[in-house]
Amino acid sequence: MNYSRQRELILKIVQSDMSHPTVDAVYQALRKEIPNVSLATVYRNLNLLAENGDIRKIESLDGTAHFDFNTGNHYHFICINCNKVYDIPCDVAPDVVKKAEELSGSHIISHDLTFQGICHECLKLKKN
Amino acid sequence: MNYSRQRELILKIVQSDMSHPTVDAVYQALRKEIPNVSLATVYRNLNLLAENGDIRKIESLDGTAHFDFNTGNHYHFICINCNKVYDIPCDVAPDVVKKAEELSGSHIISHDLTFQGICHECLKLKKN
DNA sequence: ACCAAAATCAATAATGATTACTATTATTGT
DNA sequence: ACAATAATAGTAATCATTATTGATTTTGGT
Repeated sequence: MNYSRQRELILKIVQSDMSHPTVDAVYQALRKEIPNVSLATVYRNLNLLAENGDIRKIESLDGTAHFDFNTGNHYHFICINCNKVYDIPCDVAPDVVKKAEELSGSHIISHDLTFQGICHECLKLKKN
Repeated sequence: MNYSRQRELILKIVQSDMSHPTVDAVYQALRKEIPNVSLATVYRNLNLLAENGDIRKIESLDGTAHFDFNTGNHYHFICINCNKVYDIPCDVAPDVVKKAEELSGSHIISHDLTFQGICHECLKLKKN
């Protein structure tokens, strides 16, 4: 992995962006370095990097994918007002996989916990 | 709400289907009663019924929406082998909203917890 | 019962995100 | 350096969903 200039840059862009960027945000950032890069390249490499475990893919409710350099176990909060994505630590739901496996009899490979609501920034603005 | 034949049938179809049907599955079922029904009608009414709280919309990872007649608080497990959707009771993650609100300072309106893995049916088949 | 206003419909076009395809270019092992 | 392999740019195609439009149905008031 990671032997093309495009792929290396895409990984670096995601890893230096705390804002859980969308495909298009990565594309716009990459175009500053490689102006004629193809959008298909961005899609292909983001998905490859996610499959490879270098980054994580987040599916949000509006039907667009976001990408997260933090591959550790944690959850997300998406503000329905400003669309920003925040991290939520995994200890809000301790032992959730073990409990779900016991109840369902299944083998759980992954899970996603996503909250929607109004973030504290937007709450402040609404009070004014 | 619910004064058109189409809308009533759509609600009935979802309410009598335990399998968390997709838009297309509802469309196919509805066509048996109203052969010339429009797909747009199914989309519009499923979304209206979900907004109204009569049914619940589930966004799955493959980019298609599923609909659930059970509007009570519960979670979902999706088998990556057979794509079936199973229910998981909400007590796998007690107080998760309260904890997440405290940690994030936000106002949480909704949350989704979805597990992916191999269901117990497919596990049985693989052992043979 | 009648009629105007509002809601809903069918049919289809448009949209937006994503994936597939193809010919070309870059990278790798020998 | 050279052949084999992989990745790319550019573009077309796909798929789920939403918007549009003009016709039809339902509703609420008289």
